[in-house]
Amino acid sequence: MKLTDSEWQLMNALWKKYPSTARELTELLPQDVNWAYTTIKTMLTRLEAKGAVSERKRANTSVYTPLISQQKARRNAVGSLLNKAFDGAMEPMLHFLVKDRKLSEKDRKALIEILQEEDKKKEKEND
Amino acid sequence: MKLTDSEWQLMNALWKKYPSTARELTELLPQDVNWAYTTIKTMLTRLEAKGAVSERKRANTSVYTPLISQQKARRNAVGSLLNKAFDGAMEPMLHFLVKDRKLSEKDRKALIEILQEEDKKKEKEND
DNA sequence: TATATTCTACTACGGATGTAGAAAAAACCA
DNA sequence: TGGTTTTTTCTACATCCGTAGTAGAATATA
Repeated sequence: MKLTDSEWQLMNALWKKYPSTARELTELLPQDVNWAYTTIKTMLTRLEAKGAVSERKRANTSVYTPLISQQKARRNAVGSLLNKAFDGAMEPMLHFLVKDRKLSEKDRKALIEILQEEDKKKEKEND
Repeated sequence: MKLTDSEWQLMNALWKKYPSTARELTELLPQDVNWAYTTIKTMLTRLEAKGAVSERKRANTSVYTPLISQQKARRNAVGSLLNKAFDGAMEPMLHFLVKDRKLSEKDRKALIEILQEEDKKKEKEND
């Protein structure tokens, strides 16, 4: 399951609130996305074919529900980036993220906290 | 500058050693990639059109050189993932990477070290 | 020089993507 | 119940992508 950039936008909208109709999705999409209603319908049909969403009729209007979780989609996307751009290895990517000006001071602090949290959890597990 | 998955593979090969001819690239590509010579040529032509590589003739044979660094390509790819899958924010992505079973024990350790290194560097800067 | 090999240039082609109009069907309202 | 709005379905179409065949030019080899 590989989502294109546009599909991500639509899925992001759908994950915010579902089930949703195509009409509702026009609202949920970011301001700067001005797709025609039919464009959204087309994309939803294609997403359905891919198995990324399900379509159900509610009194003749289709409502759509994600079939893959954001969680899972993210996992795929990260995995794919990892493979193509970092030879599949996590460590070089982390290195890159930290080193390459991508991490602000704030992000670094946050990251450290996340790691510490993890540590605590691990400790507990080992009790 | 957005590279497709296949283009990444080819660029990865080219970054390993350049300038390279199309013929040489067939060697530099991973074992499991068995593209026809003409396929590689086509892709190189398209990459050239995109401005990702430059083409130069050396006695009737084209040699190719990356015009974008791996560094920069990675930056783009990470940025693009960030935008589509994490709403552009670094912190949620880091959170995800650490939490979602993506980090092995070893990776976590490595990450902590990287962060500490950074800390030291920062300290020095503030001296 | 005749033949084989290599390389470039051009062309192709099916499937995916981004985008949406037109027509038909259904629902809603006065 | 007929007109208006909404939805669905169908169709379109340009561009990109993955993949590669073919013809002709250049080079190497016999």
